[in-house]
Amino acid sequence: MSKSYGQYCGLARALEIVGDRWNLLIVRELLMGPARYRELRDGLPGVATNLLAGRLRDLEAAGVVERRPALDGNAIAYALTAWGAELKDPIESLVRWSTPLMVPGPGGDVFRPEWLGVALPALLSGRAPGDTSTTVGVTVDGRTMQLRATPDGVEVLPHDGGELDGTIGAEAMVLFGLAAGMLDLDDVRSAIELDGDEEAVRAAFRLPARPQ
Amino acid sequence: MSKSYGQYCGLARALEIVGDRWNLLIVRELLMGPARYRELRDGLPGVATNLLAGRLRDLEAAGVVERRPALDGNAIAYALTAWGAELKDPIESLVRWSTPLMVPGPGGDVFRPEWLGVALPALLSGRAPGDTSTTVGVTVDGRTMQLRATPDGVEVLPHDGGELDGTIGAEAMVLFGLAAGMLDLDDVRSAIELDGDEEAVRAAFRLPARPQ
DNA sequence: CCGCATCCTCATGGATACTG
DNA sequence: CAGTATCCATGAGGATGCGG
Repeated sequence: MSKSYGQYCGLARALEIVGDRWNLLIVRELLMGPARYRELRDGLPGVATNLLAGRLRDLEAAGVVERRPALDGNAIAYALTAWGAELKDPIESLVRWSTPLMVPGPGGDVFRPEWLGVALPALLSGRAPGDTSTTVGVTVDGRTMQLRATPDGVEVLPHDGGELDGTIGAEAMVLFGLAAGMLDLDDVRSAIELDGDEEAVRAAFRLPARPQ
Repeated sequence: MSKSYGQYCGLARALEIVGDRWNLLIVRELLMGPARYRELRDGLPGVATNLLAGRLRDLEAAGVVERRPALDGNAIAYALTAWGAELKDPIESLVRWSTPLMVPGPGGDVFRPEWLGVALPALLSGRAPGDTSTTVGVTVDGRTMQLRATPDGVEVLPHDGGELDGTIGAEAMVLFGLAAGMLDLDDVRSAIELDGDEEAVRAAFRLPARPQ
């Protein structure tokens, strides 16, 4: 683990556990269910194997992750402890905060549809109370994933198996923002029409222009 | 800024902006109001001056922080943009998650009463809806800070000025947990009686024992 | 003083090879 | 498959300097 901040502050102590690089992304993967080492590697493109092993050890020592026998045979599966699963809240909160960063689209970044299982509930659970239930379909490479948000919660219907590497457009993310009640239709219409023009998107989301 | 994760995922993109060391702590400081460079240094014990300057530049370029003329003369003040201020949610969420880490007490860590202005609203806003308003007094080194939580929000009455460096005990944090409805009295009573015994605290918070 | 920039040392991250 | 070992690049931490 990296050096302590030396502050008696909840945020600082939380960051000493989950603030290191990759740590929250590991938790994101485990929020979708227990996983083997290899599955984690695949869900975390770019992570060095020694780093992943080290982080899993840190998180286990901190009480966030536990290793237990996998279903099949004597292999090992990693899973969140009860306390670790409570990181769902901070993670969803960060996802909600990040929507302006998603508008420009994926660019060269990889996209995994499973991540929608974390992102979409986060966006739709931010809706104002009293809204009726909503169903949203997300199409990726011709396949559709369905998601239903009711006052009781959000249900994600997993895609129909198989490997699925695709891209999702900025318009889709704007749509999610609208569905979540985070954006106003009038504010955002010009951004959609201009299809990714950074100025318009920035204005719609009331983001200041980036200098340089 | 550190290397991109290269993932089209809200969490990953958020962490590319606020995931670097010190960044969320800088935002924490600015959540209490605009601040000068020197004030930030003082509120972030241990930060290297070149790092702080670099992080402020990163956060400004990302649209989280803006620099503007200070009230007096031609000095510079740092403040959160509207978007940056929305990090209050993720931060409060992390503070709520961190309560088990606060129970063992400050140890050798520094404590600044101003941080309570972020931590206490976070803990008390986690209360179940329908609770009536609550008033909590926090005594630090003989001085008392008052805080009132109503259904409309949480109001913090600042301490009466002057430099104030003190410590706050584990019992106080447990009390906050009770007031926030996050802990059950019966579960936690033994932890208080044993006054910091790690086993009991761990049991009360249902934390797994840390190996090694 | 305040607001940084430079320089240096050492810890951490990243990529690849290797092993039980 | 599930990691460990190794090596290099990068970033953090600390002291100091410098212009306004």
